Amino acid sequence: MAQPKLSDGSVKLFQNSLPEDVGVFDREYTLQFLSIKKVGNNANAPISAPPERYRIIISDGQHYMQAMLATQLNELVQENLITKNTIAVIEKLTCNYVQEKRLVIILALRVLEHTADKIGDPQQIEPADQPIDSPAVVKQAQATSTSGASTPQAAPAIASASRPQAPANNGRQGNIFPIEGLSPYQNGWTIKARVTQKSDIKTWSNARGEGKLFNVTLMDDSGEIRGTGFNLVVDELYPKLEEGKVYFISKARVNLAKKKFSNVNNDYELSFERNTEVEECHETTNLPTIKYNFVPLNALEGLNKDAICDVIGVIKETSPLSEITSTKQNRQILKRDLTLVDKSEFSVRLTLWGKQAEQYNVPESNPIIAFKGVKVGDFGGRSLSMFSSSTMQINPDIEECFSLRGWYDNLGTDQTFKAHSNVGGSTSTFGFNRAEIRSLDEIKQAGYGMPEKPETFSTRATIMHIKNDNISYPACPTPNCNKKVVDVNGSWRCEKCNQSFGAPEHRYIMSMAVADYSGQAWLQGFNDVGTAVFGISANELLEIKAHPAHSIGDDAYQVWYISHPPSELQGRGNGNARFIVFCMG
DNA sequence: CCCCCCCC
Repeated sequence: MAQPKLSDGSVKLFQNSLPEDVGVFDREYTLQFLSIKKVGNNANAPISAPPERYRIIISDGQHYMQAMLATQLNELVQENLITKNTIAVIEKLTCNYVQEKRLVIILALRVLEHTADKIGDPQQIEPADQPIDSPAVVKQAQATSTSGASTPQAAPAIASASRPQAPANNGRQGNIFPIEGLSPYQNGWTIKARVTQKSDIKTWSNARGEGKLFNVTLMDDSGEIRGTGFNLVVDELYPKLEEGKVYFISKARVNLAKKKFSNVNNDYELSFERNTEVEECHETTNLPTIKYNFVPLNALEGLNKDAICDVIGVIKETSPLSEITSTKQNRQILKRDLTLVDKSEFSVRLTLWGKQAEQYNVPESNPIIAFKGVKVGDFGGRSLSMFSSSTMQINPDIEECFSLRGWYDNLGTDQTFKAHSNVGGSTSTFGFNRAEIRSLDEIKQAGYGMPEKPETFSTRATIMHIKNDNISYPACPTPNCNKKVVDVNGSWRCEKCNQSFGAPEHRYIMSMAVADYSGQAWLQGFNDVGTAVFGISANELLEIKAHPAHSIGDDAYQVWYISHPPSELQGRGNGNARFIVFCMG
């Protein structure tokens, strides 16, 4: 098979790109990974360590340079889906700029193939022609951004001295960082981000004191982050930041996010300080747009309760505004229910709260709305609910919206839709739906160790260890008997069938330790489990082990043993764990 | 430094 051709010259293009090129590397680049290395946590890292990051040396066959993998792609490394010498198509990237250094951040990729060798003889790329802090580049960057004419394919033009001097930019720093690239160890950054959500001003009073605050959700093409301002900063920034507008923001503090309190998909959050700079971006091109990862409505049952997802649908029904009393918070809350439908022929209810419920006012009867970051509930099988950090876009200018509009107007209006349903759902004491993937800790919390009756659940975990001894037993080959047979003078006797056989049928009896992010557990399983895990029957496995040349047999057995279990149990690839019945013990 | 995201 012909080797894929690497994108000649792309490393040089990255290295000579300018901040204004961020977000416009809009073609795909085929590159080879020369090395992948976990970047150690900084010695000053907080104890609640931030997520690990991977540094990748990328090569186009002529040159190589450093890149970072966006943390949402860490799994690719952890599951060995990308390794040294992997050739991949980079579908989306962005770049950090510090003087003559460029740091590519890989945001999306697909693997083409794994090769044994390095392609070509790539050399380290020379420093960029134009360091970012040089006056010429600042001038060039300004000129480019106002004209909106930056082209990633073209080699960057050298700034011409005859260009008019751009206006001063209020101290904004040249290094536009992608939100995904922010961390507590980065200084001197500026983000260019859209405010997708702004809270009301909230006041609090508790044992530690009182005060006021507001928060916003900020978004660019690389990701999103929550920002919060307290007290005096509220007075300064609350009026300045408007929902929907784009800003340059710098000199905010980057803190580790307390995940349990935030629904925004970032491990960090911003704290706006007295010296934080916020400047509205008046550019008309290269502005960040909301990125979605839509889940079709029929697939919601595959998501856990409390999962966060994006959906798009036609609004089939809109309820009037109503008011409920939150018993937990002892206050009245406004709500409005929308019924969404889509091409999967399912409908689902989505609830708006408070201000969003009150202000919902859409002139047409069946608009299409895209929702980002909504919560999955299990009322009526499946339901959806807005967080204050969720966003909705009415008739967004995206392909999925056009396609949905065409479908609905032609076919959808007369369609009947299936509702999610909890009929036949679990009446289990755990309260689990067997389709929902649960973490090991959740299962334990729900009553592991003292079940009143058998419980069914699904989990996704990695096999850490399989007990090596007694992995199978000799069983009666009669269909559905499965009873253990005993060797009587070379003939295998089944007490139940009252019959003897020349050979038994070996059946697995597995005991294995599995782990996920939340904890570990011992699982017991029988023949169907062993077959799924090893991919061969117990007879076949024993044959391998019993190879006449002992060492060969043992080696081959160990190869099966080591290489097969994890991928099987995780059911990687199709998004659904293979359903394997285990007992926890 | 907040931290609720609700009801049926």
